Amino acid sequence: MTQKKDAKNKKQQILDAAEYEFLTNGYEATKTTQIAKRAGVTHAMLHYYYQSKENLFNKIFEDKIETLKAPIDALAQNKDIDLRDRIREIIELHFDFLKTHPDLPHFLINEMRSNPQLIKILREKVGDTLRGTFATIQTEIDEYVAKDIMKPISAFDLFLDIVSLNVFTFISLPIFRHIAYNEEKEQQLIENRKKEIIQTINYRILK
Amino acid sequence: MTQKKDAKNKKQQILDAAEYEFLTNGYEATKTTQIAKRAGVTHAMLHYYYQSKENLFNKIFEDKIETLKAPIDALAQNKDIDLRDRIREIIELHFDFLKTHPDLPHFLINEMRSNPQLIKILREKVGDTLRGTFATIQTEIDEYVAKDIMKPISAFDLFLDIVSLNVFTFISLPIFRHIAYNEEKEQQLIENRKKEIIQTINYRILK
DNA sequence: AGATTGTTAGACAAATTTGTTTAATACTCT
DNA sequence: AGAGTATTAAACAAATTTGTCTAACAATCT
Repeated sequence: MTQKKDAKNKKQQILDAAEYEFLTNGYEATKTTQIAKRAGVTHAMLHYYYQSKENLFNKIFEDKIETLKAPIDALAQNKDIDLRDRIREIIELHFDFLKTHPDLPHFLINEMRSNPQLIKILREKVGDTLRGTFATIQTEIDEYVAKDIMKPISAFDLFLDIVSLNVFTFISLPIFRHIAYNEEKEQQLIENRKKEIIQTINYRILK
Repeated sequence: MTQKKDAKNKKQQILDAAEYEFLTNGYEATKTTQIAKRAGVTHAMLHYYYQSKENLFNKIFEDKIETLKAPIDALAQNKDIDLRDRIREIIELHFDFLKTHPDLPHFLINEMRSNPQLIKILREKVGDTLRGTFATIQTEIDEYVAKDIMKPISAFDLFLDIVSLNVFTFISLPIFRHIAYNEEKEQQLIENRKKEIIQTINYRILK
């Protein structure tokens, strides 16, 4: 039952290779032969462990949904910090999360677009948490607005503003990458965007 | 040489079908047989007119780049209106453009990601215009900033803020669509986003 | 040592996909 | 009427892709 030999067992290697291929190329453009090649195993092994391409993809997709849950759960936990500081923290957390997972948004959006069934899966996994968080934050916002220290905004709009600005930074990066001439400059460009996004949201909500 | 029969000649029908299929499913997931089926012609006709799938795709891609040039050129023409009003106009123009072409951003981003050669083509077609426009607008911004009627911002950041917010509205629409229960509510949701985006940018730049 | 599991290499089948070709027919123009 | 173009239907080839299967060997466990 247990794996033998080297720590990095073949089953995991296949999963890692599949993750790379699916996230880089999407479902359709990914070939199982290429996954096997990247994993350094024979093509037969892939089917031995994961039966089908679709099954292997679903494993990756579900794993990526789990990955996405982390920042959403972080959003949900109501820390005892001034809302305005917390929003700034959330932006930074989400932005840094994307820095670690730059291909994730495009992967999810792309696959959900070509297979709407996957949208349902996402909603089942994070829908409730998200709705609850929106409700909580909306209450907080309204309190701050009543105290005249915040501009009115719906939690949904605020969420979408932040996600739009953060996600699009990384979705559009392949297109704007050439503006930065080396890795260091690119990191600088990314950090500049982060500051700009925080500033934009702050101007949007602070009075 | 000329086409005969009905106005909607087969050659054009194939192009239309290809546009639909490529924009909806992307290059890899699109099958030439499906294009032929949608166009209502035999599979042989597709190759008769367009030789190969790749050739047909390139036609569509270049056509979509041309489509994208419209709002970029609109951005370039320096109308004699107060910058602050012009920015608002640009946001609305771009947003409404996306309403008419909701699949365009995802299509371009997706295909450029899987084929970086296409990024070069985009840059060749719109790079110069965009750089020039950025320079012009930056000068204007700086004047307004000097007069203390605008907050400082780089033209590039402003551009990216607007594009991020506008584009992500439509990229994420398939995921958030269920929030609206019918077509009317969906249009309402979209119009609300438009207002929110204008507001956000205004707070970001106006003093 | 024997049983079980992991692994390879390779052959193979079935389906799909792209692209070509041919023969026949219809339409359009001069 | 005849030439040329548009179009269909269908057969076909070649390549790719997914998936199965088998025979052999290696590693591990009991």
